[in-house]
Amino acid sequence: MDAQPGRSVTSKVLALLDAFTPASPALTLSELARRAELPLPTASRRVAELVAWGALERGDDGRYRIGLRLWEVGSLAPRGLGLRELALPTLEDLYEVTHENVQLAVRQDVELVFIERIAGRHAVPVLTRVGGRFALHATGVGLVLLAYAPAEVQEQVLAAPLERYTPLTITDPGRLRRGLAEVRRTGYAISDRQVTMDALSVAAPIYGPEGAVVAAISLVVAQHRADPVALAPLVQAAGRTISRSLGTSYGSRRSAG
Amino acid sequence: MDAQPGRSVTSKVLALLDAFTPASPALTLSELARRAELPLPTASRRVAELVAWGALERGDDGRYRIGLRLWEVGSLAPRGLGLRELALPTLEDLYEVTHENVQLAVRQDVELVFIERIAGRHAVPVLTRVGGRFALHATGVGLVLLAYAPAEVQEQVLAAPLERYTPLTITDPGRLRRGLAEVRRTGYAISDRQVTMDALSVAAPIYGPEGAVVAAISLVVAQHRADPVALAPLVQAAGRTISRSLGTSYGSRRSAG
DNA sequence: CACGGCCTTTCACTGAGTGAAATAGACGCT
DNA sequence: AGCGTCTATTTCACTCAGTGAAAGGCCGTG
Repeated sequence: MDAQPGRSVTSKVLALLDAFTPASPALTLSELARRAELPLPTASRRVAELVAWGALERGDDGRYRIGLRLWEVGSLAPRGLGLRELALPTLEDLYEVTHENVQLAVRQDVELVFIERIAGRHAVPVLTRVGGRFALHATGVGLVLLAYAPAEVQEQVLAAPLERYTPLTITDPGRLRRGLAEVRRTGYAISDRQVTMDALSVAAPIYGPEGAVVAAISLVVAQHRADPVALAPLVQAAGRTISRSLGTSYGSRRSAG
Repeated sequence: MDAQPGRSVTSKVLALLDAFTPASPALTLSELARRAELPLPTASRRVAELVAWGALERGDDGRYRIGLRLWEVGSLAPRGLGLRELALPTLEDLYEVTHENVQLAVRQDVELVFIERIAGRHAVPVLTRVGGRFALHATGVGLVLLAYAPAEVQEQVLAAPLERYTPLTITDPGRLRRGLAEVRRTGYAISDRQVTMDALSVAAPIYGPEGAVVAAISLVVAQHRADPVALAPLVQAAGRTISRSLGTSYGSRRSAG
């Protein structure tokens, strides 16, 4: 090796998995090698082992995809399907009442990950994808997760440039900081056309058994429909219901590093 | 090492992931080491790397769980959430019409894996779990997936002892073989109290773009309700609808090894 | 049939990973 | 406090798993 003498084998294996993204779920061996910054023979060897185990699958087109075995193991993540399954009945209730998009998300470092989405066919189309990531400073769920995040996470987000998605996106750290205080005061967050000009969202926190915010739930509605403040109690109630069900069966965990 | 001088590092990492099962989603380091058949220091080292990447998370109780990052990567599996998302609208339609449990499953080797389940609160409780595995010879989805599996998979299942779940479970290879032929002839499968005495299921195949069966859909109803044969066309129609949506966007893949 | 793209295998070398033992915590008991 | 137990991490010298370079398949294609 030249630039990196002595990267651990484990990190190479994980780098290969990292190469797969929602934008590129199928890759050839050479693409994999390039993205993982590995020489081709090494990539070939590691990939062969991953395929043998079922972490990757090789399609008829010769490209590699994430394998079902890995999906299976991943589904054991308590903040993944575990949280999803506990929250699902409540998400469905909220959908039944409103017939709008319902989203469930958790924070991972300085981003959020969408765990579940219930999207009525008549509701506003949203850009998100289950399993996908997004910045914390624009969406309703993001604002909630950020507002209740540890101080060092907030500072990290506030210190970095805040990407602008629409003219209404908050990109000023000071304004964002005041917005977060407001979220903590009211117990809900409203993102009004800060992600797309078509939609606004109302989000509320979900608490784990230890009292920390572990997830957020939101309702995404078309920009012209309904008063978001009027919807907040509904979303908050759903958040509380889920919090309660977590209290009984959801295992404890540390906030994501 | 004693028994296995020279297991590859990759296989050790994967063995650690393998240690997590639906029955044991949280493990201490020593439990992990024992299940993966690794000496404790080695397990400690590999686990530390997995935690750093996000494949595992350490809870407040000191036990390790599957991390969100792994769930995220796993959600990219085309036969996992990918298939799920394409099928979901149709599954919901089927649920709206019947208000019974709807299940979606794919075959992985000689077992099936449940990808999604829509369970009305008033429907029969089922034993399965999204992300969970089950044998192929008893459930409706299993019979469909087995009936259309490659010959070598069928022979492998028929050669092994068929586990009995209820007095009605088919455990005779000859009878199972005739049952599979019947499934192929009619295009649907009925499992009548072969998993539990409370429920029966009606299942139909889902075809990929190449014409191979890639998944199966089923309706699980209480044993005393409705004629299963009468439900078959409904389930088959849903299967065809999903097959059609796969035709357009579902990437090609080989059958699981 | 020579060429080029793409992947796998061979071979000798070497440093990442190893086991054994020492060390460091965490907790309970007296 | 002092000791025992259980569990996890670190140290250290050794060695085998993983490595790069090059050669070898295996296609399609001109």
